[in-house]
Amino acid sequence: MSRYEPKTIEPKWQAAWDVAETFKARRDPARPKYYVLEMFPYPSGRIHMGHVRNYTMGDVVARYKAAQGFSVLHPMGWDAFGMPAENAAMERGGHPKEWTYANIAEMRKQMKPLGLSIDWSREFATCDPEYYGQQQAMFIDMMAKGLVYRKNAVVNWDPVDMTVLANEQVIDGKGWRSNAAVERRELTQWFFKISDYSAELLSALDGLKDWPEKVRLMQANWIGQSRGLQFAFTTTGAPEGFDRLEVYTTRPDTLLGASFAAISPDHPLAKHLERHDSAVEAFVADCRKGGTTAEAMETAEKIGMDTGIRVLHPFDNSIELPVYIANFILMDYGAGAIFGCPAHDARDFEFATKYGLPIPTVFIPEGAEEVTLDEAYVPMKSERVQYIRGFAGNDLQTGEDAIAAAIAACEAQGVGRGVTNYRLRDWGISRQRYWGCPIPVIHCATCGVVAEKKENLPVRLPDDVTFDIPGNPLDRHPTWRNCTCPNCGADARRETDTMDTFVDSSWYYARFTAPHATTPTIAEDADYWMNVDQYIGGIEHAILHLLYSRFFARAMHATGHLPAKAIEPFNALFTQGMVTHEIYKTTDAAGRPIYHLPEDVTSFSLADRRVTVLGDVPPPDPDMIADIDAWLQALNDEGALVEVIPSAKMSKSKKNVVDPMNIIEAFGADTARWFVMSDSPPERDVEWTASGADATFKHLSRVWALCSRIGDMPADHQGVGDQDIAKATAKAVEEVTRSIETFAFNKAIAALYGLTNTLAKANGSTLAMKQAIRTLAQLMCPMTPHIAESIWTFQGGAGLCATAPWPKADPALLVDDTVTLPIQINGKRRAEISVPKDMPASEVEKIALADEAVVKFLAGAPVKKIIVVPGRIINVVV
RNA sequence: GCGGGCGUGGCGGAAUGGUAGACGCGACAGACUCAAAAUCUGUUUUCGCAAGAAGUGCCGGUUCGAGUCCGGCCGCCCGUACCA
Repeated sequence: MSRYEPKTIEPKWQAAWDVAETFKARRDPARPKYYVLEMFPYPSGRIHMGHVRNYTMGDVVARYKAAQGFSVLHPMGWDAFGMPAENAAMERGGHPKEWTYANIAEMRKQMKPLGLSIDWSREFATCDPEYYGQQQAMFIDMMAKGLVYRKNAVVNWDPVDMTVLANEQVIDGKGWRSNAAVERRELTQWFFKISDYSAELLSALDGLKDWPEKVRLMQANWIGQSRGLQFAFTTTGAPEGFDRLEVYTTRPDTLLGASFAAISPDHPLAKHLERHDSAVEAFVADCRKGGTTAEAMETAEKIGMDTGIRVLHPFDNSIELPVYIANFILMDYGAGAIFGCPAHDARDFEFATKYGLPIPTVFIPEGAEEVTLDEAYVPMKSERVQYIRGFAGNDLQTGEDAIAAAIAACEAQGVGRGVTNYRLRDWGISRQRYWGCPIPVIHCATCGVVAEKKENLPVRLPDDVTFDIPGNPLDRHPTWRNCTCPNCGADARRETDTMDTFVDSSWYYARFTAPHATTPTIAEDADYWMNVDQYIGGIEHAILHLLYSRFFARAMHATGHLPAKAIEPFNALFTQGMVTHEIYKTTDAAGRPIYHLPEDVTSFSLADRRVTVLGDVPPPDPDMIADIDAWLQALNDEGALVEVIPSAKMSKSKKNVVDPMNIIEAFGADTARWFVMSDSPPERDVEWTASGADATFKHLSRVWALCSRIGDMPADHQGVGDQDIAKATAKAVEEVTRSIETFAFNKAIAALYGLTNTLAKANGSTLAMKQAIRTLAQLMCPMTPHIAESIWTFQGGAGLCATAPWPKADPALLVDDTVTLPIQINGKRRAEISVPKDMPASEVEKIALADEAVVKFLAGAPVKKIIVVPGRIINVVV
């Protein structure tokens, strides 16, 4: 066996898998299926280490499951619509379509050398008309089911460029190109009725046993179920038609702490006042400044304006509360109006303090005296507090009990009713942009809004568009907009909004089961392959993408495109961390930062210090430098000394990126794959280091050398320690299997290091060594499939390692006859003993107490208690 | 602001409430070499000659026993509905 040369073996095995169609997914009723899916990439043009990590994780699972006998589906596609393509067209000219498809071709070319076990015959891009046409068909089906509607919603409006901005395009409240202060403006937009499913999406979270707890919690908080009281204030001094003001509160127990009422600037009453009062108009305009993000709204200074209108307290008509318009009240939540209880709500407190409103306390800590508050007192609802202005239930009770009692009391008195509210808003899918899936509807003067006929689908994006002026090119396209009404045949106008790209990614997993079908899905295929058994992707998608997908699967079931079992499309979810790298920075003469690529700097140790310099220079001889500080200063003066900033997510702007292509070129795909799986637990960030990649390559070379050495052994060599080799191998099989099952790939790799080290030192019989290294190859195969195939074949393995059945550990080899037990005295480890594994606790106790070190430490003190945890530990309490 | 997460040697990390630091990197020492690289062997939490003591961001609690569970802080990261 020659030297380890990834460049020779990797293309060879990739070709062998291609020829054998090893990874082609086939419906096989005789075998259990396994569908593993990684979140598909956006085709930015280059793959990065994050992709390598994500897809290697999925590949480990896919290859492992295939070896276990599953019929595996492991597809790949492209999340290809979105703003970057339009930005590229604006900046560099060209067309989003050409840019996108060129990027896809380039990324596919970069991905193939990784040796991923992907069924490439199922590949598609969401910008393929064959894909988005089916999406349009489903949109029409959803319209028919009442799951789609139109309403007004606010967008970021750039008053200079006269265009809608994405949140991302709003920087510090200003448009990214025009630098003009952004305004909020209302447009009529398309919505999916995800709120119909609020309760269902919440309760079904309980069934997602193999999702991370944190993701389920985040989704539950996002859906935000709350039980509260909705009631109406009677108003005085309000315009006609506004003699009642509906408000919603989750804390009806604090009704007697009300000191004001407040309405959203978007509330109908505010809008009415705006039209008749220039001061209100000016104030509301003020409120509408700034972006639409929750963060921008919440962190904005709280401002309010007294409307002069008063409301009567429902329990005491002598109490009048002022009605404010306040910028922190959201029209989308509850009734768009609240009563303010400053004593027990942080925002209300801030507001009341600012506008000099009273702050009546409703409850105080158990056993406390009433005091003047300098901040809102907001205990957990489960905490028991003393009510001093309560009106229902006991004086001493938990918030939960008080709220329930308050709702019951209010309902009995005819003041409002208990309602369950959700924070989850309907999904606004309208985007005023070109590069997305056209919404397949037509506006007719006579018939109104009409769905396009299905036989006219796909509604294709026109190719002849330009991006030289801001805004949606579809809006100004000379002919595309003009069409005929599918209903009456009159001249009509096509909808120019396109769909949110989250729609594209909400059903691609289902499409992979029948990627070339002329309907969105095919029942038999969906029935065989769904659900996704293991979904893998970034934690940044924990809420939106996953929630939208869960909704869309339900909508697809409601419209006959998915079986009932697929309404929760992802059985198991794994959220992986990012790949990070140190940042290398120098400063130019003007003090501006300059960032450097990792390959453009050199690091070395010098007098216990780590020094990083620009360029590819050899480390200096420390003995030759008299004054290291002066030497460093000189380097710094010439701008060659590099500041090292701790690891952060790889980003082009900080240049802390490592191109996977360079790593594959230098070390091969197996090294890249092994390294991204090895160092950190997969759910955490992994730091890419050049030394780590080096070390991985050295390790794989050692495995290769070991394989070579075993190959050179005479066939009849007897050696010693075959039983130990068998035991070490069995333990590695057990450990690697368990680790892959639990996504602890870093531990699987630690076990593989262990077995390799054992074998490298072993001198067993040729037969035992060959058997052990074949098993090692199989265990490595999910991580480093190419070198595994080479070793497998060289050592006489039958067929491809990729299709060989996963090894099983003989349970008899896994148990040791004796165990070592640490002995603690008062919880501190003082000694250890070795005992047969089945020894009864009473015997173990005797031996422990007789132990020399134990006797010494006890020094005759009486033993109060002795705890023996079999096979684990002994603790002596004195 | 709100929601969620994370914090362990010089570094990445390991540890069903039961021997803290597996495995890897780096560093140091040794072997081989004229020498270097490569390779191999060993040492490596801190303090201490040792016996021993301390130690998992900080403060407190539960427990025979806490990195792990609970409460409060600090720091960093992710999401926050038009980035994907």
